[in-house]
Amino acid sequence: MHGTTNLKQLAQSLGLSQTTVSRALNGYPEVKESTRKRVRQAAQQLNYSPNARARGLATGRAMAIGHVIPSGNQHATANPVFADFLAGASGCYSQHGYDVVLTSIEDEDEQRAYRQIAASGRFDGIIIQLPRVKDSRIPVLSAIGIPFVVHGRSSGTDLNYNWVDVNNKSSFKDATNLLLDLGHRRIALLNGPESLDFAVRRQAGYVEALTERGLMPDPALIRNAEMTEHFGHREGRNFLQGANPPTAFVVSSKLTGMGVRRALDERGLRVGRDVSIVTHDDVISYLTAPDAISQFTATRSSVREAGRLVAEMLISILNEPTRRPENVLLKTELVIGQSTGPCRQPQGPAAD
Amino acid sequence: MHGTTNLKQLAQSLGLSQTTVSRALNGYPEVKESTRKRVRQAAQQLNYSPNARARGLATGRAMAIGHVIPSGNQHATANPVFADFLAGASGCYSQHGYDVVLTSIEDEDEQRAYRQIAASGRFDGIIIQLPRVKDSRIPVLSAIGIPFVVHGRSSGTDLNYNWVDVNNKSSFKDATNLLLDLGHRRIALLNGPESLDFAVRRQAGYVEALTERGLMPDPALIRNAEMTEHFGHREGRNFLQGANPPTAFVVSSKLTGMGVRRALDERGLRVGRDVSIVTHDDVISYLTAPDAISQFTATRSSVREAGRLVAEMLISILNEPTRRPENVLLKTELVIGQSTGPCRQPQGPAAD
DNA sequence: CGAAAGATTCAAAGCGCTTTGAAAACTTGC
DNA sequence: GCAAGTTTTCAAAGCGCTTTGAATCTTTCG
Repeated sequence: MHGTTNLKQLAQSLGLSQTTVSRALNGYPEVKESTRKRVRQAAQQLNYSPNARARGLATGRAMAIGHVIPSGNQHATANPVFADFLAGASGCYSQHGYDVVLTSIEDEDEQRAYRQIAASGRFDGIIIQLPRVKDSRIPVLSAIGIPFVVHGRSSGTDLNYNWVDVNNKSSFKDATNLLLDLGHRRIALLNGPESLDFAVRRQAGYVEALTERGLMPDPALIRNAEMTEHFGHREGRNFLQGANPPTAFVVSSKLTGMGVRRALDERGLRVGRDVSIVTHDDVISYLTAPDAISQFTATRSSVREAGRLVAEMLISILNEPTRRPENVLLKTELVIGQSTGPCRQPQGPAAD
Repeated sequence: MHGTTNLKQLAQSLGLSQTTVSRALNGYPEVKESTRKRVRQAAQQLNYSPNARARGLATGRAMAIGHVIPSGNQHATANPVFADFLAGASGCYSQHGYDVVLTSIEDEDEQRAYRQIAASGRFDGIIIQLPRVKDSRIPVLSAIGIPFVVHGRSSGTDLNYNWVDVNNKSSFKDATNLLLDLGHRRIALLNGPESLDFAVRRQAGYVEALTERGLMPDPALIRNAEMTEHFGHREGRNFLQGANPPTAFVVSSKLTGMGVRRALDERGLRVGRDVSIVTHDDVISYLTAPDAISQFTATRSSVREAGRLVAEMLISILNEPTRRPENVLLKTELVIGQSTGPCRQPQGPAAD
């Protein structure tokens, strides 16, 4: 039924032992060149290709990387940022012959679930995304001893682990400072879910910029939620309808920024003139155009690139398990686009 | 080093045979209930969990589904539509204990690559996305005999295969008719890459609506490209800057529709009043709000739901390999939103 | 030419699990 | 009390590959 040839059959048909055939195909030196050629040819002819499971069992390597999604966070898969990250990572994986496995785990007994994953031997290493503050996964995985790399960092752990992150705090400080320099004083922050570490760092940067100028951050100007377009639209509208609306927004994702823009459009306000927006731009391929002048003023850092780096880091760990944990901090670039301009509103009494 | 307990050790520690322990854990009836309990407890205690590779080798099932991405189409991974589709599918997979494996293949020798995948035994079945017209993968996979389900259809094949698709043609016909009913005559079509089957069908629907009213479709009004925001913005601008611009757009993706909207905003045109837009809406979770009135008039169909259906179909095939190929045609819903309105431009001389 | 060295090849064990066919341990029924 | 039947357990084979340690075949050289 299955036209699948296995090693035994291939060896038999060649009149050689499995050992020799296996070695011939895997490039071992102790096999005569002429034999190797003959074996290769026969393999081609008989459409032989090795069974990955059996090989994995024998070698102890799965040639697969796990991207583990906590089941409570299933929707994260749908995040376009996730998609771009994955695109970056999988390019690197496939170059090295690794597959990417998406698997979701029940978060009831996280520790147990991760142990299970490790024992199952399905993955050689795993990637952790969207770390929370004091993320429990980091100590758990460290204890288990399975190689892992975190996209982002987790504050409040003094463990030394592998991560690739962006300078969230300083880039949001820069963004806020830019707006302050333009004369804005009431600046709203539309941020990701507050349990996530990056959101905490971003808020810290925003707060620091304000306080350094002697301004009290107003909690009423801060919103946290999943960074959808809807979130930007809804909160943008809420803010603009309210009394004493902000004159500028710092926004954690481009999609959310687009929502804010839509809310402005609906009220006939012009972005960059009436209200300013600075957004974080992950350079999502379906979202960020290669335009000369960018639509949004933004702190820019390619999440696809981050994916590539994470993947590379993991693979080099797999190849050299004794190396010490490595950290990469990517710097965002502050790109001036069309969404920022000087504050035109009269300054509130609280300012300066 | 690895705290990994295996079956042998577990059996030994219990003073039982591997057979019994294996059966106890896998719920076979021929094991005494008291024994089963004892085994379960010990397994828990020793943190035993079976090695997936070994089990796969023994059972012949990988408990994994492959989503194969042709390397020439790597960027498809980054498509938010892909992400949502995957989110829908993986929910179903994880319920049934399957993993999702993303793997990319060189498209030089497609046939060979797919045979290899089949032989490798890494997947129990695979999912095909973004089929082209007369897509070669369909006959190849049919010949190999590995279970697969296509998201979409491929025109020009009379093979009978499993697919889940949306009624692209009729829904784009409806969309176009809606605009025609509103008095629009110059209607642009911003469509996906023309090699893709769904784009062909959508164009067919658009053309059919026009010709049924005696209108000649104008090739100059049709554009094909990757459905990014940028594409919508660029072409929207180009059209509006040109002579005799269209008064309405039919657009293949919401993101592209948002690009068109931006182009209109820049020219001070109001969507729905000055220019109408009907878009296809895949109900991407990060993009489509649960608003009462939708931003765009759209042909709506949840791609996440499609993902779920594809996954379910594949799994039921795996459980019952002899069943005949199944087809599911999802119907889009035409949702009237804020982006359409009567044509206000003077009718061109060619009209009516 | 024959021993030593080097180049090739091989048989068999092992990776950790499932599953077959047989054995052991209990129950019945007469 | 024992044959027949039922329940429970087991030893061993096998999934398809890699890898170890030994065997065979060639070559080299005194």
